[in-house]
Amino acid sequence: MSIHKMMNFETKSAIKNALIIQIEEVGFERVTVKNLASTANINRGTFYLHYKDKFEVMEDLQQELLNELESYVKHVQPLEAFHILKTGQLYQPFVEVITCIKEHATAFRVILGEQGSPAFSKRMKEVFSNQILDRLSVIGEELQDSGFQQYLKAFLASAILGVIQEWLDRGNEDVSVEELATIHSRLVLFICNLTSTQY
Amino acid sequence: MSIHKMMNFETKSAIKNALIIQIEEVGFERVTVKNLASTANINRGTFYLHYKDKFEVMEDLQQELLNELESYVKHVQPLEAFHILKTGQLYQPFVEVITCIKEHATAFRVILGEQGSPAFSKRMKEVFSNQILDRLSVIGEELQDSGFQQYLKAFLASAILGVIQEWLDRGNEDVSVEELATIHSRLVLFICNLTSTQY
DNA sequence: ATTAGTATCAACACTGTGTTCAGTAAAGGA
DNA sequence: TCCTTTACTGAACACAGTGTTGATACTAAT
Repeated sequence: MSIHKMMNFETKSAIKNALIIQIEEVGFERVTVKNLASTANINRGTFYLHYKDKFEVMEDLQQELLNELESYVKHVQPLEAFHILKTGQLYQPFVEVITCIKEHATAFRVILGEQGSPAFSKRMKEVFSNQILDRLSVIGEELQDSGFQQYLKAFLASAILGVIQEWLDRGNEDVSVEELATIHSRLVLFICNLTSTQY
Repeated sequence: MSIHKMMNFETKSAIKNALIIQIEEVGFERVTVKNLASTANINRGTFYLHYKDKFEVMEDLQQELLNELESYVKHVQPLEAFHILKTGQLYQPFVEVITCIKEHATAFRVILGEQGSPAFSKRMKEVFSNQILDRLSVIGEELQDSGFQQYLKAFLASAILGVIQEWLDRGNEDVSVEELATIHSRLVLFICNLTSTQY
């Protein structure tokens, strides 16, 4: 019926796309290989030529999203960001991170959502923590004990992700990428101010 | 072999306990009714006398934990807390919330964890948001637009939960209940100060 | 002694899994 | 053009777990 013989790459993409659709419909828990195959318009046997099970598809999809996210988060220079934010301007690398998330909004929303994967939010927090907060914490290093710093990092990484999740859940339309960046800036600025002056 | 004929209540408890054990071992995804029954030392048929499927057990367990959590969170009076924290003292209702979580540490850690349920963290955040933040936001009401407030709530609820998760993941032994309450206080005080004075 | 409540055990059809194997259709190099 | 490779199909298989049913048994309260 359809134009068969896709390339290896296209089929894998179709399966990952089918996973997003199926999670949204029935939740990851209830997704079956059978459903995945029929949603992707491939034979069930073909599925097993590419993936071991639905968990491997999820892992592949998450890794794809995290890699792209990380490539943008990397460009955030905490100290530079801090100075630009203080002047009330938008810090561009931050806007690009949010743009990246908006481009894959459905995937992020679904996987982070109630029907998604409990591991993904932890992995996203790790990206923020490793790429931003580890470099930012230098500011208050002499002033704070390392125990407190661990919790400060957990606090901030969760907070940043929480705001993104709220935005995704609200359909990411009421607030533009620039507005969300502004909201983040206002919130983060609160903390940056304090970690460098108080305690 | 064992002393059979438990009460309805005891069997349900045994099943819920088996769920926690099984999630930790294989992850909620891979938990089966068969495993649950054998872990709880009951017949598989008996399981169906109490629950429809593993999802219903999870729902029951989550509701149980959330109800208890909420009963403690209710006693937190944000304004009162704010004044006590400013003096450097511990706010007792807050300590009791953390004690409640410590008492069910395994359950909270496992369900919030990577192998747990993606919906639970959202529900916990809602408890914090509804019971604490909704009453706290009155402070800055005239000063902030409601859009920003929504995101501030998401920011804080996620941050609070993030710190608790970090604590649970670290085995909740390195830091005592009182120390965690202090850490929370220091972090929350940052924000409270700002929401009531700045902007 | 009867009854209600709780649990056991075995059997059932059913759905989804993971694998295998024979077959097909297109792309492209010799 | 022939031939090999690559990518997929379709049918079959044994196997795991599901959800239900019907017969049975123990225990406690009335």
